[in-house]
Amino acid sequence: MARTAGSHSDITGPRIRDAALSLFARHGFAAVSMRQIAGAVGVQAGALYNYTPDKQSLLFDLMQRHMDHLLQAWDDEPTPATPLARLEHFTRFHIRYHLDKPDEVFIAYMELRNLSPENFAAIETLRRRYEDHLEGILSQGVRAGAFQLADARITTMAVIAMLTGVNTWYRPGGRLSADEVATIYWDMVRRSVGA
Amino acid sequence: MARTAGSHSDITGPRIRDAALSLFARHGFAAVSMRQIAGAVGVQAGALYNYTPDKQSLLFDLMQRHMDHLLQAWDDEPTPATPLARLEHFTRFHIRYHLDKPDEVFIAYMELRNLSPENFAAIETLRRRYEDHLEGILSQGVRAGAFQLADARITTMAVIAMLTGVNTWYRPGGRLSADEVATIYWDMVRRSVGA
DNA sequence: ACCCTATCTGAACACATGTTCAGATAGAAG
DNA sequence: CTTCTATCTGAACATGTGTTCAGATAGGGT
Repeated sequence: MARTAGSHSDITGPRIRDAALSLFARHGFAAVSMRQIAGAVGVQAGALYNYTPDKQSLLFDLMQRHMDHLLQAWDDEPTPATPLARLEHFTRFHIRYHLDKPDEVFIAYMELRNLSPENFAAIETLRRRYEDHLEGILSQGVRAGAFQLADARITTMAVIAMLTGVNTWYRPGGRLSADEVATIYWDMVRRSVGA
Repeated sequence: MARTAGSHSDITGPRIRDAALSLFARHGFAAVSMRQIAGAVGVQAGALYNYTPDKQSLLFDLMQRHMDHLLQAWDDEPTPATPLARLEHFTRFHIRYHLDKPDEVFIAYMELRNLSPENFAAIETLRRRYEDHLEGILSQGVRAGAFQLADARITTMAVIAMLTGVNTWYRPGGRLSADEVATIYWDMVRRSVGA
């Protein structure tokens, strides 16, 4: 073992992100040292600086990749015809995607305060863009008479909080499958928007 | 100023907790040093150890006080007659209480991973006790035929996540008052449990 | 007026932190 | 086989960390 030098840029880069992701998720950004990340990759701490200018940029990179990937994944989804079908599609997509990437989701919600103001603003913009997809579905549904709700923006925040909350308790191999959970949540979402 | 010694145990203690609470909420437990907390109180770092055996116990103390106070506050609330009225009461209580203590709530949700296993288990027990109050209301309502829902436990988690989510976006002085927000959320909760 | 003791200071301890960089090294290119 | 350069090591830097403790100090009790 102990590959000590050579060209591994395209291998070490992802491995650093993977290690940082899992360590940040488990212990928190501030509680994880660059030496711990390096140790998980099997490299010295100095080597990390071939891949990130500093620790904060590493965190930002992880968050930005997550948000970009999430937005891209949603863009790649089909668009059902009716507001009701669109809302169901969003609900199931959100739960499936978030259960698939618990570490990314955890970090993106918990480590915002460790971002510099500019980096924070950038992530918030992406998050807002994602929320707006749901708000758009709700607004369309209200105009079409399919939904009855007091405030599209507040309903958006409430629904997303409810759906993302699945990550706090769901564990694979538990009493219910991810699909069964999604069906139960869809039932609640559907009723809460007055459909 | 610069009181340098003397008997201030009953004044310094709360001031340390207040400073720690606000600093932990703003920057995170791991990112805040004992010297920062001491500085906010106007005291040297060593003096903190007259009030806590170590940093971790300080965090645990804050969390435990929060959960104890929350459970006590709910116990002090009246118990309406019907399941529907009880659920509305819980919804409004939860939002009001959580909007009143944003720092405590934030820490209790975000800093769990910085607790030792025993301390974590203790807080989780208290949290579960609080959740069980809501689950009890839902189960009673189902038995009484007032609610229609697939799974009382999952509905409990969904409702609590939705309600607690208010803290992520609500700011005093915004578009809506806390009472108006609570009314909108109560509408969603009521419909999502099939009442 | 005096002492007593709870409270706080200030310095020290051993170790961890993020980051830098000269020099070693290994794989690719010729 | 030689050269080149991207990649990594290992040590160093300045600063910060939680925690301890002998000694100073101030307010309360007598």
